[in-house]
Amino acid sequence: MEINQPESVALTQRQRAILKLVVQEYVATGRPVGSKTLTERYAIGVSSATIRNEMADLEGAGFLQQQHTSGGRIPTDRGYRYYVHRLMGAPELSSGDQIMIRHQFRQVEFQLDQWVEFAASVLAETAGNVSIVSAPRTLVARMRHFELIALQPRLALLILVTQETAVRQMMVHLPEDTEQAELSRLADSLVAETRGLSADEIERQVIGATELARYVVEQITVGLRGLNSVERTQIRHSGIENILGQPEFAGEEAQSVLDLLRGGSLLSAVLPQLSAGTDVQVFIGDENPTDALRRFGVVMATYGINGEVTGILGVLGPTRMSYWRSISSVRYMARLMSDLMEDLYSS
Amino acid sequence: MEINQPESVALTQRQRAILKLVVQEYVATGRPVGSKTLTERYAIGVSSATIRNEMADLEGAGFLQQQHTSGGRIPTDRGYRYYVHRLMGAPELSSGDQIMIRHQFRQVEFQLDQWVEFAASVLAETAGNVSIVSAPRTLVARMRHFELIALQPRLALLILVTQETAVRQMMVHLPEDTEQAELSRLADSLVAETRGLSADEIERQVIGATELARYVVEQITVGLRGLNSVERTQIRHSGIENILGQPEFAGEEAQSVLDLLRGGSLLSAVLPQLSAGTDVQVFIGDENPTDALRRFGVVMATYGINGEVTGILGVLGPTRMSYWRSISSVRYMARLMSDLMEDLYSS
DNA sequence: CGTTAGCACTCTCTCGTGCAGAGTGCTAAC
DNA sequence: GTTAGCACTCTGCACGAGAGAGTGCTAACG
Repeated sequence: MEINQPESVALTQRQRAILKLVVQEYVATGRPVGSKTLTERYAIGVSSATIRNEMADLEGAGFLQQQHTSGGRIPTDRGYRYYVHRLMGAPELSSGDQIMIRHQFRQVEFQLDQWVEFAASVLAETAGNVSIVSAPRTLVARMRHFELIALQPRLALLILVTQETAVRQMMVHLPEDTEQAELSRLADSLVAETRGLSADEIERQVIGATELARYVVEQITVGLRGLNSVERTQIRHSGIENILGQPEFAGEEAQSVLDLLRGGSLLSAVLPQLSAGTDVQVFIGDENPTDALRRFGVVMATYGINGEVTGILGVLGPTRMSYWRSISSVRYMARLMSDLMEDLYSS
Repeated sequence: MEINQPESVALTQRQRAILKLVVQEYVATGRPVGSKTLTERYAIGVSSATIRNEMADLEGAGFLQQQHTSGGRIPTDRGYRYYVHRLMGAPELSSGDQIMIRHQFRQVEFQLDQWVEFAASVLAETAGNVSIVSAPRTLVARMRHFELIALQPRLALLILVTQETAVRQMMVHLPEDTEQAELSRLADSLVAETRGLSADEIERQVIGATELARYVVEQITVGLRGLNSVERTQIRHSGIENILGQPEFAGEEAQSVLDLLRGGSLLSAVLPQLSAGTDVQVFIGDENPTDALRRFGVVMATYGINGEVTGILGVLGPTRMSYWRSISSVRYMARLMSDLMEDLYSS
């Protein structure tokens, strides 16, 4: 995966082993881990006193921290990062999980518009965290068809269908009272003229004969552009319950999580850092751009077809989360979604 | 509003006053209320001892209950019910709130598909609870237009647009390899044939000439029917944070709320009891059909145009919630949504 | 006869205390 | 370099005392 901050400090073999154990133990139990528990639970060749010395070194180097003078140690953000980049090993979902997920997707194959939601819930389940999935969006939307439906004398519903199978409906105010029959005539002729064109091309090539026609053309370009805009991208999330159960988000913290998810503000926070096409990217604690995410770990990836259609997906959890599970899940889901897009659009 | 269970027991004027105060005080503070607090905080003409006697009577009659031998009293479900039906007064949103809400809706007028979501968030806000809003659905969907888009040799995307401006997209497996050109030809002729017809009418009148045509016609009827089915109705909710902050749902209870909201299982629980067209309906505690709702109060209403298009909306909160606020909010939102539907469809 | 003052009682909540458990740093010995 | 031992610190939990709030009952009052 993406190495965000290469860790250049040299640790001894034993220090790395201890750091690894501390991370794993803390992720598993949620309680600070001390030298004694380590020697008791794992067969390390050395005594607790030695571990203590090593831990003190690790703390000095910024990989571990103590919350209280005598309460065991927990990893710092830096410690997690080192673990993820150097110690964790290659995350790969078990083939059992892979098969199960693929199987589930086979079953909902017929409802394209439910894929995003479904992906979110599967991802939340397998990663054991909150998941976020954006709908795939095409870089350039091209007109396939549109309908104009008269609602009131000066109000109509415009339904756009693009080549890329996206659908959008929007209400448009009309400059003058117009009958359905006239709207239909106009739509018929304009559909023929605009078919297969992008917003830019329509703007250049298609000039409406009447005021009404010009207005509709303008609305169409607005609608097509809107389909590409980040703001309109549909975002689904799932699995809040996974995070709410955890002790670190018992009371007020729950609020901040919900605030993050609402209105997709999370996406806009993370998006700037995401580079398309690369592998899974991990942001741990203070690596995150916004303060609100300071206590979280974020694992994100993009999916889609190179240069044509892209979406993002990922999970959000406490910094104390199983990065292995999250990364492997996100990576697999991104591959799966990319495959699905490929199947759909590469004809 | 709908009187679910007429309360026939006669209470004295003073008992009713006391019950009203207990409910209001408990709703406001969340702590059991005792006789002394009542005399201290409100100017009742009698002493705490008298209140105690009356409270004992109210407890005997099943309107109040004690959690612990000496910890003040809280209303029973029956107490809440009596309060809502007899003591509360007519709930009507302040005209300031009304204007504010209407104003907000003016601003999003152009995104029909966002109304439901928007209504949910406004309702959650004004009622201070979790809100649920279903998309309006028409009783009988009539075909306006459809598109067939070839994705793979034997897989196509079917996009349905109904007279009622609903849009649905679904993937269909084709019985044989088919080119886009052929699909377009087929769609053109079938659109002309099916325009304005319901699923039933299409089934009766339209007979496809080829196997492919017959298959497409069948899928169209399935799609049209699906638009009416309760299961596919889009449900939006909002405002979980309102309920999560409250003490009664601190830890594990939060889970049950989330479970309820997920997958719309809440709707199917409440729906059977809802009768369309009537005013706001209130279900308090044990009036609810499912055990999961036993600790909640539910305030629901239907909206729409008589016999043509209907949806439901409502709020969900702890039994200790402000019924006045919830009922007035739900009632107003139902009226507002009905007006909006009227504006849209009655042309 | 309804109302009220007074009293004994109960229960919760909070705060301090004390103690077990876990962990640490340091020193001295191996 | 590693380990055993020790004194020390801090958390968490149980326990008990006391304040606060509320109750039911009884006896007195108009």
